Amino acid sequence: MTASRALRRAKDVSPATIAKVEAAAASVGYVGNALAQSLSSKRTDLVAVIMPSLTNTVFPEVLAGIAEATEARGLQPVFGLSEYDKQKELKAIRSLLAWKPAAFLVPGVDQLDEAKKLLADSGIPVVQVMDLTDDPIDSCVGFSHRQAGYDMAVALLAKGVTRFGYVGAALERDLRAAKRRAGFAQALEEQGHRFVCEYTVASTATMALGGELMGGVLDQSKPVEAVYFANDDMAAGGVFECLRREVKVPDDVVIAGFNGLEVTDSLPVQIVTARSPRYLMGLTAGELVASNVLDNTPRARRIELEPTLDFGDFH
Amino acid sequence: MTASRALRRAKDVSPATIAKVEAAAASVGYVGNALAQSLSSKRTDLVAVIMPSLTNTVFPEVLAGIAEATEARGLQPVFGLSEYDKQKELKAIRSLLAWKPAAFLVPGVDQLDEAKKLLADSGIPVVQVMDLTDDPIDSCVGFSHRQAGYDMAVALLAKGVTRFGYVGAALERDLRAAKRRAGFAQALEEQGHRFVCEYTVASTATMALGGELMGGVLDQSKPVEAVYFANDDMAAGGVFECLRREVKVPDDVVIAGFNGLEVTDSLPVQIVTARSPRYLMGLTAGELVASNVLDNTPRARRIELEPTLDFGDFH
DNA sequence: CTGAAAGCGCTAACAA
DNA sequence: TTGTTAGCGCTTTCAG
Repeated sequence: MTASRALRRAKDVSPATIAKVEAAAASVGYVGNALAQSLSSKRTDLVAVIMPSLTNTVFPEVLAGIAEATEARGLQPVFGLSEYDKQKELKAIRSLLAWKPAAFLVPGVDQLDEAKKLLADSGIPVVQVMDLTDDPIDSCVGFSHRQAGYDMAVALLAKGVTRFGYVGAALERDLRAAKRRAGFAQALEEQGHRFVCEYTVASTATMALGGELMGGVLDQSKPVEAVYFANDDMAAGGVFECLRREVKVPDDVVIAGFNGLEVTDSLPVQIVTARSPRYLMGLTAGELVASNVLDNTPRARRIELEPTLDFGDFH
Repeated sequence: MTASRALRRAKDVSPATIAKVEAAAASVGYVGNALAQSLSSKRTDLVAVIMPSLTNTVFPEVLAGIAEATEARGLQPVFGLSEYDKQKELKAIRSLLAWKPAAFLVPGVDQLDEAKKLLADSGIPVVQVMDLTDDPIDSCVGFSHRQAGYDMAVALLAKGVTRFGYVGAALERDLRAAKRRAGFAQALEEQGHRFVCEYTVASTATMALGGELMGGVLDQSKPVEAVYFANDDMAAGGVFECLRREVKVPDDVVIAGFNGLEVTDSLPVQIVTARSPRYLMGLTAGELVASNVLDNTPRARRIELEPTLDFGDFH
């Protein structure tokens, strides 16, 4: 018992005893057992995190923020992948819940009802990250994707652009990209316009695919002044396609994306984009649960961050 | 006791009982306690994984492979970040070990001696991923970075290129990039050559930095036929810088990188690169520990994968 | 096929 | 300041 207290640096242990215990522990190569510690104390330092994927750079960036914030507070992230599949997400939630995490972070706000119930009933802080809703399970940290799309359209319309093409991929799975598209389309409609053409496919959004679909936009007959891409990866592919065809960006066609990725900044031409605060979202969500768990802070319902519009070379 | 067996679908339980137990569990919303299960059974399904960073796309890709392979076998990844810092790595190893994982995956082969001892003494399968050594803690899965650099130089020399520049960043921390550089330099030396100029800085390797340093190479007076970059991110930045200055790639200068990233493929000009099998490395390492743990397979000492050289537009 | 006993390694609560 | 007792929620082992 004294050893247990000494190793946890509890008070009421004499310095001499602490030293003796630590020396003994070191000499034996003692490694505590977190399973027993948690079972006995009925507390864990685990934070469960689910991400849709790791191949899209956006998610690792959010995860990095989460890991940074939680590890700084001595919490341990455990994670699972949903692969954009709500059933897999449910399974992952169920199996992570068995580890009795101190908090749970999930991507977006569109979980299955069963998953929401599971999380709500768990009694631990739950943060829905990367999107917003008025009716979170517990808390949400992010920004409105619908609004982001809407704002982009309004900004471009204000510059006099009216003939838009749209390029996207896997919108059935990437609900947030679909919301941006919907917001964009709504703004167009409100001002009496609509997409001149849309090129979307079911396969995964990649740069190569962005280039390919941009080719489609350029090949079809209706003139287009700007193309709104599902994200910057695809938009970068679109830029490369323009470079190949010697189509001038943004003079011949304006390329607009979303995220503000590193590629975007290094491109020979700066596209229009909305920079999403990915790392910051992760950091904020991580700190939120850390303070919920460690400081017993009240759970914020809704923390709204904002993407920042960047017109790049388009003036 | 019967309920416990029924939920684990152990044999020697009547179907009727199983059904009854499952119905009861569902109606109560029962969620097992993995802490107690593991403590009691002295087995966990946890796989500890350490990564240097998540902001460099390479690591999430490896992690995705690991997660894919382990989750497919019912194992649960728990992860920590080392931020390229060997001390932080040691701390992460120590705290993850307390969870009594069934296996441990660490990046590279250059852990601190103390960390190696900790892992070796743990008795669980340990896989060093992304690099090779003749003397692994237990097993290693990856390829030789030194060899990769060497091979790249030999291939380029064989094409008659002799005047090389080098661009890199953070080589004190990114040991694998440093090994590639060393292998490259060795091949040069063996054929009586050396880098005409080297531009390296301590800050993090990014596209923007690659462009900046490429500017340095182009601005200095000694002619250079090819530039070897620490990785494709920096190389892409180099390409963009050339585009900006209207320096023709590969006619005026050959750009060589490492990794075979997605950007690389979408660039308007295909650079020379060596494609590293990142996802495959993760998958292989994950499957290795899964079979070690679940099937009691003997631990492979060394699994060598190979990067594939791609000359892109350079013929 | 089902159940009773013991214990995994630790900590909370209380006693000395 | 240190030690004793009980028990966290489960599984292993053995008995019925």
